[in-house]
Amino acid sequence: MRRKVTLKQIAKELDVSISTVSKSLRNSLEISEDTRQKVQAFAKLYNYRPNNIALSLKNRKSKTICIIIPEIIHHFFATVISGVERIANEKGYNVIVCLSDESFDKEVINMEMLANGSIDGFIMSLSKETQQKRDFHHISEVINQGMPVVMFDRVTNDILCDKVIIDDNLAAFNATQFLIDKGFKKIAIISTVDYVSVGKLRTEGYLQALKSNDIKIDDNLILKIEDTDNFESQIVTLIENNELDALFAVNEIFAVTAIKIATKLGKKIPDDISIIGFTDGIISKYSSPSITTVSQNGIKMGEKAAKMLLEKLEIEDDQDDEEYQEQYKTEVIETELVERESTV
Amino acid sequence: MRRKVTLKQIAKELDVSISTVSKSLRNSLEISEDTRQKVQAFAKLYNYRPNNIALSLKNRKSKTICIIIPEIIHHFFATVISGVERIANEKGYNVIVCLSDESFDKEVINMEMLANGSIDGFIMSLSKETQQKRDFHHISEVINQGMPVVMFDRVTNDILCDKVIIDDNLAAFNATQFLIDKGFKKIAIISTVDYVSVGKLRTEGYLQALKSNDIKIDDNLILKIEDTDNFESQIVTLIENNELDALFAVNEIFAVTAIKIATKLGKKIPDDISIIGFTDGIISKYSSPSITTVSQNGIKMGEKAAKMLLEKLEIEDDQDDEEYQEQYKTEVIETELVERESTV
DNA sequence: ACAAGCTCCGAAAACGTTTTCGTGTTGAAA
DNA sequence: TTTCAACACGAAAACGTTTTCGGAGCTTGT
Repeated sequence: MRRKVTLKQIAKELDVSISTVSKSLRNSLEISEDTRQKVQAFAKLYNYRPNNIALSLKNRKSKTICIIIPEIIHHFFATVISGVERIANEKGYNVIVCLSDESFDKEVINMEMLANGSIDGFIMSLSKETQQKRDFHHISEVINQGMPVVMFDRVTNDILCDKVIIDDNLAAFNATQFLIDKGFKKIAIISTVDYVSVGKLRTEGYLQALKSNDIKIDDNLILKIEDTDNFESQIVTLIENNELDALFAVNEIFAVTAIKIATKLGKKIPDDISIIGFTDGIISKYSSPSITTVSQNGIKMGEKAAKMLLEKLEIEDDQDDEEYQEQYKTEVIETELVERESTV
Repeated sequence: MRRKVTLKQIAKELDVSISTVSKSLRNSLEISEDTRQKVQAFAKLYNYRPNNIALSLKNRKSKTICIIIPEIIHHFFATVISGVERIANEKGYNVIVCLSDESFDKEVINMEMLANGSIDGFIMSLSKETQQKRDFHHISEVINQGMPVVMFDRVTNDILCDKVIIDDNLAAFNATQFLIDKGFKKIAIISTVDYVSVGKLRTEGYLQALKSNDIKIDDNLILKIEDTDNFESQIVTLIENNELDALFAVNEIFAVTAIKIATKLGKKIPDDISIIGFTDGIISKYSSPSITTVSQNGIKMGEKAAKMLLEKLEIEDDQDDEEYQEQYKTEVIETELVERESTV
């Protein structure tokens, strides 16, 4: 077990100075061809690699970014990570993944731990609890320290920074309109409670679609689920008590659960009820029937977010002038309705 | 935008030495109550946090571990990450997630990039390509440098290190036996090509179960899929050309695809064909019918792997004596057959 | 009054780099 | 022979910590 070799050891071994070794390895013309070759050969032999931590300290940047997500189990977030990873790796950056588990405290702890030199920037999607508390001081804190932050999917207007989102409102509007165009009137929605930003927006899109088609809004058809652990009974009630034509669910789980429950209650999907979900993940694809859904391209979101963050980092490098005026952008990723078997 | 404050700045501001500041903040008795309070107040005011990179350099450890997985989209790997994260965070460690995308080169690059001080240890599952090439030099390399590695799920005997696996062979045996006990004789298997370690083991378990029940092995019932992009037609052939009683799939995708194809071919699941899958993920749970499956607890695997790695790291801390004899363990995580609707 | 022992603090090394700025040695030009 | 540039290299600072060691100033006991 030989420990990693350092410049100092090479220098000692070859009886030259550390500077000479460093310069030789970077092929500086300051050093004679002769010495350079000798050093390089020796370094290769001992498989020398510069210590990343030392470099980070010296350069005051770690070439590492952090992505904080509420849940890795959600396929959508996994795809975002995958997109971030690809772009980051391309540019020589590493990615630290942190899970907030939908907890405000974990989000804060993670950010505080990493914001002290460990990483160069954040990409994040807010936890439910954070959205509920509306407490974003930990985020403005790091931004104030000059660390770039890009938010995606679950964002907030209370923080000024780059953002990558989809137009949740419009996507929900379009999905609902799609159902209306099929001639359906009694269209239910299974959504989340309003403090989840995307849930709220999607509900609004649904309502707007109904309104602009002069369909009366029936509160019995609007189900807002708080506790994702035990919501089946609410869906049972919704389907049993209303003669639904169609149903719009704001995520995959709600959609597939609705399908299962409806089927069990003797409804045929899509003949009796058409169902549209949100997020084109594993479930929508492999469910029986497969689910018509609003596809939000997680990979693209991740890539875009990473690109925006890295751009900020590179700019910072170039112009160290402090008076640089910040420009924040919000990128909207296109969504698309993927038609499958759960709609007529 | 105020930059992060350092010990040096505080020292200058308060007109004391850096040492005094450092000691004050760590509440050293060497420093007078008076000075300590003054320094601490000032530090708090300016929200001082020690620079992680500097600490890493000094302590020669980063309190960061890396997990390398072939694919984050796979639910199983996502759950493993989640387990690793939990344990690591508990102990104050950060987790870097790297994706090999089943590519040997990406695996090597990732390891080489991070093995130079950035992280303290690896948790990894081999990429397909690595398993195919049987080239593990990058792994033995880091191990030789004294960096602990824990492998999970897709492991190899060619490397000596801690491992966390399930008994793939036994699990497959039991699943097959379960089908045999139902009275089935014509039991097919949809597996992967043999160089994927777990695929091979599961196939062997299937074969052993048949043998020990004196059921003749029919090569037509054994499908080994190489290309996961386009394998549906092979499954169609398998089901069309054989009057199957039952089917054992070595992963979720194969299982759910088989269900869809069989249903389309007019077979009722489970009445005509019973199907068992492997990995208790999202798909198995939400498929219609839901899938009976061998549950390999990813969270538990992740937790176990993280515990083993951190234990090694803590030991290293304590006894710096070089002559410490390495002890490698292989932990086997229990699997369990989760009965659902796809079997009679 | 003087050694001994505290109390409180600072200098400096160390972790592993990169880079700036010398400096000594050559060889050639004057 | 002197002068100067070119060449080859080394010392040292810097990044931000922690920690060891030494020392100045004071109190205490004899």
